[in-house]
Amino acid sequence: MADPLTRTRQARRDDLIAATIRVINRDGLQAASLERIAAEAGTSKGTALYHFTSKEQLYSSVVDALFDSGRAYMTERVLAATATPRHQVEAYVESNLRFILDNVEHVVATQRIVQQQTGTVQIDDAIAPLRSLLEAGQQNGSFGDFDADFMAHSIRAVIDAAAYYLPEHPGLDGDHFIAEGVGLVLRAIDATDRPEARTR
Amino acid sequence: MADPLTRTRQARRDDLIAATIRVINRDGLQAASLERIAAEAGTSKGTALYHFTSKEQLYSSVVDALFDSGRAYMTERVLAATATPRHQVEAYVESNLRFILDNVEHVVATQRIVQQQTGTVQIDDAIAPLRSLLEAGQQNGSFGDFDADFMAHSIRAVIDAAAYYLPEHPGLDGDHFIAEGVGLVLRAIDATDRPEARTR
Amino acid sequence: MADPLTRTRQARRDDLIAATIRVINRDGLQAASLERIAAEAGTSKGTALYHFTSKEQLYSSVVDALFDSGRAYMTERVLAATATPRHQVEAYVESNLRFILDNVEHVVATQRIVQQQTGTVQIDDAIAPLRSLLEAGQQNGSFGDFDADFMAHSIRAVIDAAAYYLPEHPGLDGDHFIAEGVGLVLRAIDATDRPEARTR
Amino acid sequence: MADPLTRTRQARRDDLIAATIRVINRDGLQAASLERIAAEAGTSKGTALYHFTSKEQLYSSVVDALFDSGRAYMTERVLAATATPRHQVEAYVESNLRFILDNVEHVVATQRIVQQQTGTVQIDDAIAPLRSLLEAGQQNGSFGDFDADFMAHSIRAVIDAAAYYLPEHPGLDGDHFIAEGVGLVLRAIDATDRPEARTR
DNA sequence: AATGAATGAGAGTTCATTCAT
DNA sequence: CATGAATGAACTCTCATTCAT
Repeated sequence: MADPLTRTRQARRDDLIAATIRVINRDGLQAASLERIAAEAGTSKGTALYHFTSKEQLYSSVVDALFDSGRAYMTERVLAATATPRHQVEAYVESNLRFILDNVEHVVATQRIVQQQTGTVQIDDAIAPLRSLLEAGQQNGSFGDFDADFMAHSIRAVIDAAAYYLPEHPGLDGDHFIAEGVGLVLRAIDATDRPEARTR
Repeated sequence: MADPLTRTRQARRDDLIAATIRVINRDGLQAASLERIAAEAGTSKGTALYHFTSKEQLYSSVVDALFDSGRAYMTERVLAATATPRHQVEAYVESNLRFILDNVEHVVATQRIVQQQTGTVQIDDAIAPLRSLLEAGQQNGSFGDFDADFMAHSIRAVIDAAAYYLPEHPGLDGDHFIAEGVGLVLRAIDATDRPEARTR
Repeated sequence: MADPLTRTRQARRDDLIAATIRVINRDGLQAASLERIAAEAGTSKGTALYHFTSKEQLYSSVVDALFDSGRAYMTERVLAATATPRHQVEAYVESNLRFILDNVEHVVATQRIVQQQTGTVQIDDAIAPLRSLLEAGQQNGSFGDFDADFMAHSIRAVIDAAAYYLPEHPGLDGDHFIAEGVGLVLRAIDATDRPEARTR
Repeated sequence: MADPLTRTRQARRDDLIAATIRVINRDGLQAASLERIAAEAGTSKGTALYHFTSKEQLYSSVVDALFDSGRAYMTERVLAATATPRHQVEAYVESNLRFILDNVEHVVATQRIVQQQTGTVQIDDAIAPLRSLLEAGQQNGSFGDFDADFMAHSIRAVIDAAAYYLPEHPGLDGDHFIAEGVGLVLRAIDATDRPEARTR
């Protein structure tokens, strides 16, 4: 009653979302026609549009599904971190990279979809909280004197690039990968001339 | 004979390349049909294909034109730098960012084109030289103990993201922008000789 | 047994017919998809086809429902008229216009449906009785010397056009509207016994 | 130079317009898909859209072509008539019916197209001039005391219905047909009790 | 050297209809 | 009785490409 989506309906939607992710990763965004996606999901174009109204809505669902689970995953971990900006940034980067590690294909598909859209609108939503953390650390004295907005964009660039990095390095150790990303970011933001800022 | 391209021919090609860049930046890659590009160049679809054989070749020309001038610009400056890895990386990042600053639209158009293509083939060409510099610096002892391949990808991600950053920040001071990018990279790679830097 | 249609069944059919009329009037014939009609009736496409087998049959029901009640309404009034052709034509036009006045939406929907169908088959059914009345009046000497078939079509055209006229003139007085229509027709058919009437 | 349309282009456009008219008359509006129209014109869907941008524009061209020539034809004849409202209305109806007689298929196709469109917008354009003539004749005293707006709509209904009447009566004599239509209208509008109004 | 014209493959979308439940 | 789900045929439209001139 509280759930407007039938079990079957939700299942088909999930099938189609998964198929979309698979096709985009395997064949590229350009080759991801509704017909191909539907075939990958073992159904027809008509059925796909019965469940999603439009291709755009299917893509939105792919994106939203990722953002919803990603936000939940990261928020939990960032809030669990000791409430210093440095620990929070560390938790932010680490949880984001681990989430990517666990959802590479979904992340890559989402990035391809979002890139295609002209407006980089929602990216700003991703920038703001990170920039806040950085500014807090600067007022705190634990971070260096960088341009927080530029830094936030750069950190996001490093994290997002990691999704493309993974499929090209199949045997890569996940923890190593995460440690490298976290280390890079922390070195880039840490106050360099105040060693006491670093010891907790 | 040494010049297979008539002057007119080359001029038309340049017109079309410039038009392509303009259309992609203004209307997005998806809207960049041959017809629209040709209209922007003040000519017709037929003529565009007379000069370029295929749309793919037109796009390749856009990409190649950027890579050729970019490579020339950067190589000169990296070679002019003092022959320490650190100075060279600094010159690499600085010259790349300055080149982007001077050619934003061309860079953005190129990135959109390359992103669309499934194979991230030529990216590896851009990674190799940078990774070499980083490895040299590590053997040198002037850089920290990071994964050079991952770092090379991350530095490229930061630089490439800068091209998207610029159009969104119109009043931005170019030298500030470059200094921020260079600073970020140098902090990320420098030997810290302070092992306690990582809290984890 | 004498009543093959359950009361519920008949009620649902009426609901759907009413919904069809509403949708066609509000959104136009082209927008009248089964889905929209079903939604308007508060049910589903599947149910609509359960009650009507095909969309064509639903449309036929809309048309038939109108023709049945219209025929009943008019026949009664024509038969009640004094049995002169002139009084009968007058009763025909008047009752038809009054019926339209009382059932504008249903009439408009029906016309849209019938127009769409290639064959103007049933229109002839509507022409024949009117033509008979006209011919009777001509033999009678009370009508002029016009082409009865053409006149019958023209009178029907005037009456049918009235249905479209009404929605565009919301405040219109019904009796005035009917009087105008009746007057027009009577003047057109009456024996003029003034041969100079035509200047040509 | 003054003509933006090539001879070939105009020829193809005319072919397609003619094909559209033929298909609508033969198979009905619903069956008039772009593919069928193109096939009828001996070309392909792609070519049809190369010349017309959209199906809607093709239809508009069909409609406009008729209105342009019809307006020219009728205006000439109405202006040539003696400048009494009665002669002008007579010329209006006669020229319109003769135009229909000479262009039945084009007229029918146009009516089907216009009917399909929800808004009966341009119909009002057709009503206004006729209503003006009628009002002039009423002030003049040569016409009876009818509702001029309603009468204008009714006359148009009679004329428009004539287009559908013709194909159903193949052997019909044109002049008889026109005389019937003109006679009907004149009887409907003439002042009945002032015989002097009729003699010039 | 240039281009108007033509084309066909493929895209997303709509919709009446079938069917299992 | 009712309907959610599925489907396939048909539709309009876009676009890179070919070709005659």
